[in-house]
Amino acid sequence: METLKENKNFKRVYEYGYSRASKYLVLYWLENSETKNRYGFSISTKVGKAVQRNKIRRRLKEIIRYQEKKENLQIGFDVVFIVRQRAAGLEFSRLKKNVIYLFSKAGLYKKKEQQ
RNA sequence: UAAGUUAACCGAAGGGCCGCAGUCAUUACUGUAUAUCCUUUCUAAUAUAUCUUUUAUUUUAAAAAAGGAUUGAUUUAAAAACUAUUUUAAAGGAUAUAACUUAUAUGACUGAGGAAAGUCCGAGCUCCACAGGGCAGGGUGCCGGGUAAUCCCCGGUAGGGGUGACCCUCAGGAAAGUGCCACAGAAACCAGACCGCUUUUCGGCAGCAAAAAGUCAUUCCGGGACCUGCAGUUAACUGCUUUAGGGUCCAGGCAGAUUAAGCUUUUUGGAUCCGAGAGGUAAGGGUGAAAAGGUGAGGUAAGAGCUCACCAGAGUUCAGGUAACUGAGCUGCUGGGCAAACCCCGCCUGGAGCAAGUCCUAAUAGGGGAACGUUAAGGCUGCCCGCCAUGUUCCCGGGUAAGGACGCUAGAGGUAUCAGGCAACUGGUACCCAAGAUAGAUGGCCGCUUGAAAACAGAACUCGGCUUACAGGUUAACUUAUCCU
Repeated sequence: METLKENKNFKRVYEYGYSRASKYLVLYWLENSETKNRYGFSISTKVGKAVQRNKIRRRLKEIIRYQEKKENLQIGFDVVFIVRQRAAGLEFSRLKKNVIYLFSKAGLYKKKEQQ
């Protein structure tokens, strides 16, 4: 999985991309010119200390890895997740539901007819 | 058994399926190198002919020969071309080889903490030209030891707390100097006199004392009302008693006694009293965090270490201890706190930090104008000295800040054991190597199994400490209390 690293990439997504939000997460996405999806995670210190934030980031990565493998996400997007303060201490299953909800809301899954 | 004290340690383990990072191994493909062969181009050299066969280029110059033969035909020199062979270099292709290179493939191994945290001390390492001197500044502070070093650790001393095991301490100097001590209180530092106590001087006579004179019935007398037993010092006991004794109140009388007391007046006095002044005093009162050693006795006008005894403190001598300090004797009578106020004394101390810094590759720039100027500005923490290297500053214009490697994890390392030391710690021997990323790797699921899986918390150059956070648990030694033997 490729991640967004530079600040300018994040800024580009925020400025020109689309967004959807849930109670715990905010999703931004924007088409890129590559054949892969790239993901960025933004978790502020309000959410928790280093261990907490690290754990949320790892869980999100795991969820996305699974979704890419099983559910056929559309390809060619830069996707940024912003974690809200409420998400501190959230269980894995609820986090997963949130991500799926946001992906479907954003229309990032391939349609069945196309498959 | 209960309640504690101290020290050390653990911080889940295991299984299955996916996933991440690093290292190593193996290869595929790719690349590279070498060898051989082929093709093309290029360079150079030789030959272009007498021999077996076939063929017999062009130009120029010179010389010779011949009229024979043949379609054609002499020799020499120079130049050119063609062809052939060999050779040089380059490009392409094919094949083969390889301790070569390489993953996104496959496999194996390894992969956060006791605090990784706070960044509070101390070091290593790197750069600042050298890392220099003085002053300033900063740090530190009982004594001895440990260590690379420390504000750390160990042992001891002193003071304080606890029945005790044990714990706590920011623990140099207040007779070097300066300063501060609010409020309260008379007085807060050369101590002090508010009350009190006391000596003395002056005045006074309301009171006091003495004397004299006068006067009076609230004194005496009985009566009434109400309350109560009373007397013999208490008790025992005895006596008396309701017509008594005592007390309170009321109205009346003036017969006696005026001695005494009272009252009035007068005089005198200063031991007493009142007022004022001048001293003495630090015992007592009260204030305060703190009041000039404490208690008792003597002493004194009253007091006071004024004197004595004991206690506390100070100085000094001796003894013990490396030392902090401890113990004993003697002298003399003794005045606080704050140094986390300035300060003094001893010791230590250059700055910045791995985004330190070094190397490689690629790219770009090193242009113009103005002002000042050989002592000015800059660097070496501040100032002075000393040193270094150099024009400096401003404006305009242009460019870059990209990637990779090292630093980077083998170290004041760990584990075991032996020796020295009370201990911290040191030394020897043997064995082991255990994250190293660069937007940053440890995750998810199986509501798996173990009684529950839950705390605080995520490496970023590396160590030694300290501090703070922390669910639950383990071990050892010791203390106190109760019970049993």
